[in-house]
This record gives sequence, C-alpha cells and structure tokens, in this order.
Amino acid sequence: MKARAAGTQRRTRIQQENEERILDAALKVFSARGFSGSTIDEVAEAAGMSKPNLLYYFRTKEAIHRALIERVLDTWLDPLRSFDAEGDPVSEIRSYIRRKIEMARDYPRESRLFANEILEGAPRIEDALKGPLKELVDAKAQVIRQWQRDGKLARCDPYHLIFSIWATTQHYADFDAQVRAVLGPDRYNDGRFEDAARFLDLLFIEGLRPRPAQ
Amino acid sequence: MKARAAGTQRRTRIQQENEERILDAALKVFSARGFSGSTIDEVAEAAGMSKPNLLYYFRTKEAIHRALIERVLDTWLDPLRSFDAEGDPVSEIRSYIRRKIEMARDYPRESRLFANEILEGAPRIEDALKGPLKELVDAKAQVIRQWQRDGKLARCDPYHLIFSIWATTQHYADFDAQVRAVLGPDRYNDGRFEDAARFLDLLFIEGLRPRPAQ
DNA sequence: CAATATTTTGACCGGCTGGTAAAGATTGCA
DNA sequence: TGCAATCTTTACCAGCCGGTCAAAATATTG
Repeated sequence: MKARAAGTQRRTRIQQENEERILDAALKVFSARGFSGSTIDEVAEAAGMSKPNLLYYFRTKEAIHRALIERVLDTWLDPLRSFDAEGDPVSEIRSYIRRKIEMARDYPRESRLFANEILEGAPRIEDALKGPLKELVDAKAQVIRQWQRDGKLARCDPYHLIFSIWATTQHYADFDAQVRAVLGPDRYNDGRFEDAARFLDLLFIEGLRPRPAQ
Repeated sequence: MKARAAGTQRRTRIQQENEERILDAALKVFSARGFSGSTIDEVAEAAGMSKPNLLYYFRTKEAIHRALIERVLDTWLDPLRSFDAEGDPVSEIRSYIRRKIEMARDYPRESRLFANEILEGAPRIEDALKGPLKELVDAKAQVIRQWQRDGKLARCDPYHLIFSIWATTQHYADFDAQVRAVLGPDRYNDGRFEDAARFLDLLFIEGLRPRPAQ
C-alpha cells in the first residue's frame, strides 16, 4: 500500500477502468430501481465483477451513489449554465428547452437518477441543491428579470419559469412509462421528442390562446 | 370464519377501520420512501399496530400497495374527467391547471406515490395506465382537437399539452425538495402555489413573448 | 527475477425484512 | 351467557443484504 491513502494520489490504470465500469453500472441500476431498491450485488453484476471486488473500490453503497451524483451533476447543470444574458431572450429560452429535451432523450438515466433522489427528499444531494444549484438559478433569475425590465420578455416569476422548463422536459425521461402507456404503440416512437419540442416551443413562446395570425 | 372468503362479504367495523388506518399509514410511508425503500414494520408502526396484525388484513406488502393505488387512482384522475367539452377552452384549461395545482398542494403524498411508481417503470399500475388512463386522455385529446378546429384554441398536439399540464403542476409535489432548496427559506412559503398558479396561467394562455399590451 | 503493492476471490456474518404459526384475547350474536 | 368468529400478540424463521476478512492471484517496479 504505497499510494491511495489520502485520495488525491495518482490512480492506477486498473483503478480508473474499474471505477468507471462501476459508476456506469451504478447509473444503470440506480436509475432503474432507485437507490434503496437496488442492491450492491446488482451493481457488481452489471459491472461484471464480484461484490467484494466492487467494495474494494467503493467502501459503501452510499459512496458509490455519492461518486455517481458528483460525476453526473456537472453535465446535468450544463444547459442552464449556458443560458446567456447577452443573447435574445426568446431564442435563449428556445434553445434551452431544446437542449433539455435532447438531454431527456439522450440521458434519461441521469434524469431518473436525480428524480429518484429528489423524490426521496434529496437526502444525499441536499447540499448540492442548496449550494451550487441555487446559486446558479439565482443568477439566471436575475438575467431573466433584466430581460423583463428591458421589455424583451413577458413579466413573470423567473423561478417558476425555470421550474416549468425543467418539469416539462424532464417529464419525458422521468415519466417515460406513463408517456408510453398514454401515447400507445403508434404514437410512442422516436418522433415523440420532436413533437414535444415543437409543442413546448409554441407553449413557451406564444401560449395557447388562439390568434388571428394562425 | 364465517365471512371474508370471497372478498365481497360484509366487512366488520374493525376491519373497515383498520384497513383504512393501514392505507393511510401506507400512503404516508410509501410516498416518503418509495415502495422498495419502505418496510412493513414502518407501515405497521405508522398505523399503530403490530406487523402480524397488519399482515392479517393485507397478506403481503404488494397487496397493501395494490389496494392503496386502487383507492387513490380515482381521486387522482378526477380533475381530468371534469374537463368539459362544452365549456370555453381557455377557461377550461385555466381551471384544470388550477385544480391540479391545488391537488399538488393538498395531496402531495398521492402525487409522489404515483411518481415513484411510474419512475420504477410502473410495474404495478401499467394496466391502469394503458387502460382507463389512456382512454380518458384519448377522449380529452379529441375534445381539444375539436376546440382547435373551431378556432378556439391554438393548434398543438393535445397529448403533449396534457403532459405539460401534468408535469408543471405535479412538479411542485414530486420535486418539492428541489423547489424548497432553490426557492430558499424566504421564497418557499405558502404563497408559492399561488405564484405557481399565476405563472402557469400566463404561460399557458399567453406565452412568454413580450407584448405591447403589457 | 525478486520483492512489493495492488487486485480479486471465496467464505463468512450479523442484522434486517417479509412473512408464518399458533395460541390467546376480544367481539358479536343466538 | 355461551360459543363461534374475529382479532391480536408473541415467538419465530429463512433468505437477503450490506459489509468484512484473510488469503490467493496478479501487476508493477527496481
């Protein structure tokens, strides 16, 4: 045992590979069954290794979860970060929605991982929510407020605006089972995300009141 | 053992009371920790009775869950049912949103129970989703289409419209932990549902594009 | 190649969990 | 009141689950 005691040491090739395999497996398992619904054995099997071997890399089930959240959180917040104060409000919101829909399509497991965690009361990511996430949202809320003062966007509560974008887009990942059941075999196809994006575009920009222009 | 074999028999007063106590407790526990995260003991304790006694009324953990879902489903679908084809589209949508927000406020546990179930892939309520729910949504989608043909509502995909109402309103129950973290101690108060309702009203009816009228 | 550090494994454990058995307490009805 | 039916409790169990241990296998390094 030469390295590895304090955590910042150089990591072996095998270590890197295995930790990655484990986190991939954990994402698959946790997002499908939830944290408490999953067993270490399942994760180990999905990672193609024995349970004691997995526990050699992450000493507890919680440690796996922590590492996983940490790894995924940045990616997850990225779209909101690129919300640009300089851009045109309407097209900024448009492209934010579009990116979020693409993420629901391409990374549904990540979305479900967070959904599960938050549903359980977010005990393991409370700090991340109250810290980095809140600060980011606060900052973007200011941007939105400025847009509104400049008359470039309808006046509304910026927090609820952000919530509504999260809700409508992540819905397609988190509640996929319901979407599938309701749309039925015909409508539930690859085009559904395109349809969703088109609908949300209309909803957020124009609203649903009928207009002569139509 | 005189009654109770086939299920439809008259139920004792004690039976009725205890089954109700158990389902109340189960709603509390399952909605907070998810089905697999909960134990029968927790439910029994919340119901104020011993585990074997609870198992006298519901023979398995799954049976509790089934009964609970069945009991809650009707209430849950009620607002959508009262969507009225004869009414004015804009005010029908308005009042649907308002009712759903009120339900998120007054029955968050019911919302989370379903959210949990659907996140896990809806194994125990798949039939209900594909049957009654889908039929109801299909019917209401027709109503919406008719409104659109009559020029009383902007043309858009009615299914995604319904999804977006579900998503935005239930968000406040299902992801309450996140809403609380982001709004912070100041903004997270009883008024948040009122704020949400006001925002959603604007969003769904008018959209966010700035208008001279403002 | 030897010595050392890292990785993997099989065998095991204590506590929890869903569920059972059976006897005792209570209730309701003739 | 007496008796059957219903309800409750105590004691228990088998299997699972998170986690440990020590030893064996493999990699790395000088």
